[in-house]
Order: sequence, then structure tokens, then C-alpha cells
Amino acid sequence: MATVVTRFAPSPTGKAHAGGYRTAMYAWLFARQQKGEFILRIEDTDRARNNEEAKEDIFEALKWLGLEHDRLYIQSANLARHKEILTQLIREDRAYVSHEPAKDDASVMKDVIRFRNPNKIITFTDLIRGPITIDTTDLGDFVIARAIDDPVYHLAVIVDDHDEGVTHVIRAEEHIANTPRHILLHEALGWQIPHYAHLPLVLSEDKKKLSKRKGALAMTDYAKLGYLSDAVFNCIAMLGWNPADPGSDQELFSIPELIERFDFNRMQKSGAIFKQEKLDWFNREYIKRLSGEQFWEHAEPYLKDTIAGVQERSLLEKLEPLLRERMVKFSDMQHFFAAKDGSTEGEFDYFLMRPKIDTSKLAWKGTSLQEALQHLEKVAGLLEGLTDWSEEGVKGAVMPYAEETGKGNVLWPFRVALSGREKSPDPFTIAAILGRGETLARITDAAAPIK
RNA sequence: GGCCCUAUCGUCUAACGGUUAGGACAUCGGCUUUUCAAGCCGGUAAUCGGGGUCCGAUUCCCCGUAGGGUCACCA
Repeated sequence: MATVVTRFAPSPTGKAHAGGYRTAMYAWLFARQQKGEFILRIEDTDRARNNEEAKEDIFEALKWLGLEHDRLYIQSANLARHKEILTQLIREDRAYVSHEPAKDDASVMKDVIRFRNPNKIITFTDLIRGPITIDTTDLGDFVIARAIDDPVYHLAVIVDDHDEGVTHVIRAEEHIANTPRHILLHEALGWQIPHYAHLPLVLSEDKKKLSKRKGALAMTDYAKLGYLSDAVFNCIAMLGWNPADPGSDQELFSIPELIERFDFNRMQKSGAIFKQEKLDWFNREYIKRLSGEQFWEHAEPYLKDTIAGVQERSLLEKLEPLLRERMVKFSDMQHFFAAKDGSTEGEFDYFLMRPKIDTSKLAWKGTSLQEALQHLEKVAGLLEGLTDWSEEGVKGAVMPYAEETGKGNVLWPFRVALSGREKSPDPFTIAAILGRGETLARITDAAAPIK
């Protein structure tokens, strides 16, 4: 049995999004499962639109996702071979030079190379959709090169796929219409036709092909936002495909599991809309499963420019459960903590520095400030001699008083005195993290006006 | 418009022709709670329509309809 060879062949004309990389994932998954090879080929035959930045973006995204390639090709480097095949095709009269008005400027005459279409009906078996039949007469004598040394996509791909030994062409559905052209070309050259698998499209919310214009993020943007690559991989791989055993509700799959279970037969045939809310859920699930060490490793880059960047790790670690519970991606750290240069505030700044207390916010619904301050005094008294300074300890000391006085009346001012905010975790959690000295100091500060 | 592809809750999907059509996300309600978040419990919600085949169709076939893709000297 011949070794399976798959390829991912992006053109470096812009930053690619989820749709493109899902194709890469499946091609990679299949190659790994079959113990075959995965090729990365940069298709840069469109000289006008290529750009270096897009190329770098492809390498970056692939590396982030862990889609390592076994071989790398730059299509433009293969020009001599393309020219050789073009020459052969013309010599054998399977193609011809056509002197005609240029596409962009009809007043100029130009020589392009057209394939002599045998005008037959082509049927190929798509790995996902089954047999597809197309009458190639509609295609006419299509152009395969702008000039002898400037091949068009159709010619370049089939030559490269053949030369590189690609056995399975895995690409997006939009290429179905191109496939008959490629088969015709393979036949004219007497080459073996590869297997084809055309993946359903990934759609944006308006059910149209996903594109930057529709607000789709580039894959590298997800990396920058602090999504975990395994979560993104899992989420996107699950769009249009489901590896579960019948009846199984499993949704979380590691990459080795995906490699093991990948199967074209379980591929959905219709397009799938990519919803970021689902990705957010996957990411949170993956964050929950991170070890403490991994968690801080991922958080580090986002903490660097915040006031948390200079804090003792031991203090930050006390915040870890809180952070995990409230974040969806690591860039959220920048919403949790103020920027070092003071340009932004953070939701949890009060853990790291004493907040300003707005006295008017201190009283609970329908009670007076005077009452709130008295409650604070009382709480300070209850806490002063406390030996067990843990969340439970603080709660045990304050709760009886709060219950007899009205929980909101006591707990609201207590919490606001510690956080300075109308919304925050409960005061016991905050007090436990802050420690005895700081907690007492904040309560005393807030209660000061009473004196 | 021609050609091609597709069709299960709002979204992602499960269901060898026999299920009260299942799960997840989202949404709604409740519990918990001083607030927010989380968590737990529960609810709403789908087989595009019409014909066949079959004892029996989400499932197979045909016709409609709808959506998408493609009709480049872009890939």
C-alpha cells in the first residue's frame, strides 16, 4: 500500500481564518493517522497578490496549532518544472498558445496558453460526497498559463501534486468545480489521479463563506487573544465532523484521540456556522484542566504590562481560582488588572492596591450610612481576635452577627469596604486573600467617618 | 441564469428503517447568594414541503422549495 501523502496548500495573499486551518487540520490528522506525510506548500503563483506577511502568518498559525509539516515547498521555486510540462503539453498538442486580447486591457494582444479540452464528462468519487459528475464542455479551452513562464493555479497544482506524490487532495468545497479541470490535466499527462475529499465550508453567521470582511478573526488572532491552541483545535475540528461513538456525548478530544478517530465517513456534508461562544466554552473547559504551572505560564505574557506583573507569584496564586472561574481567554488578564502605565483600570485591582471607597456606596438598600459604619465597626471588632484567618474562619466570625442584623446590612458594607466596588466576589473570599492586616485596615479606613 | 453540492432545535451535532428524535452551546426559569461571576436543577426549541418504496421512514428514491458553491489570465 502506497504511503498516504496529504498537503495543505494556502496562497499567501492574506491572513487565513478558521476555515482554512480546519482543512489543514483534517489533512494533517489523516496523514498522521495513516502514518503518511503532510506537506505544506505555499502557492505563490499570483505574483501580484503575494505578500511576505501573509506567509509568516501561515507558518505562525500552523506552528501554534501543532500542525508540523514533513516537507515544505514553495510553488514559485518549481517554475522550471511547470514550464517543462507546459512545453510538453504544447508539443503534444494538448495545449496551445492563443493570441488574444489581454484580460485587463482588451486593446493589447497577448499570448496565453490554453488547454485543449477534450470536452468529456468527468465523474470522480469524492471521499465525502460520493460520485460527482460534471460535463467539462462548459469549461471550454481553459487558460493554464498567462505565459510560458507564468503558470496559472490549475497547472501548478497538478504538477506539484503529482511530483510530490500527493495521494489525497483534501481541500474546501469551493474547489469541486475545479476538480474536473485537474482530472483532465492529469489524464492528458498520463498521471495517476489522486483521491479527492472536498470539505464543507465554514460559514459566518450570515451563512456565507467565512471571510475577513465578515469579521472572521485570523487564526493568529486567537493565539494573540490567549486562546489555548488545543481548545481551538478541538472546537474547529468538531465543526462538520464528529468522532463520537453513537450515543456518546463526549465533546472534548485530545489531538491523539482525534488522530485515532478521524474518518471521512463521519464528515458532515453541509456547511457549518462558526460561533465564537462555543469556542469560548471549549476554551474555558481547557483552562479548567490546566495545571497551576501551565496556567501561570500562559498568563505571564498578558500580566507583564499590568500592575500584577510585578507582584509576588504567591499573592497571585491566591487569586488563581477566582481568575479561572471568571476568564474565558488569557488576554482577559488585561481586564482584571490595571495597566502598569495607568492607562486602564482592572476589575481586580483592589486585590493589589487599596481602593478608594465611595462612602455613598457603603450603605445597603434602605439603610443609612450611619448604620453601615456601625456595622463595619462591629465587624472589625469580631475579626480582631480571630485566629483562623481563612475564608471559613472569617465567615464563621461574621456570619452570626450578619444573620441577626440582616445579612445585606452587614455584608454589603463589609464587601464594599474591601473592594470599593458594587460587584465583586464575596467579602470572605476577599478577606482571606487580603489577609488580616490589610482587611482590618480597609474596614477601619472605611469606618473612619464615624469618629 | 447554467452547472455542482447540501438540507435534524437559533447554532454545532447524535440517532445499522423501528427512540417519548438524544447531547452540547446559546436562551429562559428556579435554587444558592449581600452583589457579580461560577455552580446545581429544570423549561422552551428541530427532522423544509409533497409524493413514493416499506408492516414501519429523520434515515432509501423522485419532484419541488430553500440555502450554499462555482462559472477568472485568484488560488
